[in-house]
Amino acid sequence: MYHLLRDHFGAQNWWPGETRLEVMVGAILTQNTNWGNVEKAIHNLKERGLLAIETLHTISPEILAREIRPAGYYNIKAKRLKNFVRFLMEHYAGSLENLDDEETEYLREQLLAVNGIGQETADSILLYALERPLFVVDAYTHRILFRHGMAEEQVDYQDLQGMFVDNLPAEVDLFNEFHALIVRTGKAYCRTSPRCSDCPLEQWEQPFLLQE
DNA sequence: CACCAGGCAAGTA
DNA sequence: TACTTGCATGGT
Repeated sequence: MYHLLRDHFGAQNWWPGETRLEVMVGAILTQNTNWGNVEKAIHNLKERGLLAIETLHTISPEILAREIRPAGYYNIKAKRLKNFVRFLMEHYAGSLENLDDEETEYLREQLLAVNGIGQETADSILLYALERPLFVVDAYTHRILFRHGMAEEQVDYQDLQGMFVDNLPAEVDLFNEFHALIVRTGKAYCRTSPRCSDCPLEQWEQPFLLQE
């Protein structure tokens, strides 16, 4: 699947972020939101000089909400960003170097304990900001695997993630690019119709299929 | 006009 | 556990 998508779409070169903090902030802001809108919000934060852990920790949620307005859900996301940076301040002295010292499994649990960070956001932070070999599952992953007969509709996050991490080498670059390619594929195919005739995955000789 | 976008948590039964 | 709802802007 990876090579078919890679050959069809080319390298996606994610994540579009200049710093680890920017990637982490983007992971929260992009929850159920178009990435273009997130870029506008991050641009505002940079322009105002707010894209720093201590600053985000200090400013009021109202000010923060105003700046991230284009990303949508701005009140709840302002709280989520502040929950996250408070977590960094209280547990890691506001240092991403300290955060990066933790074991991946423990770190994932810690991130999930932050209100506003769910499994996809935690894994996005771990893979794209901290370069841990975890596969990020999203709505496209579910839809594409379901539509191509590889997963039950009611499959949960962990089972979907296991299909990737249990069957592929634990390489950061591979998981990075594969998730990006799945997002790219989901935007183009498997949207309204059950299957798409010109989807690159139609040519894939599937190693297994679920029963009808 | 309707629908979608790189989710998550809180409420209900 | 399983299901529903609120959150909100901006592009197509």
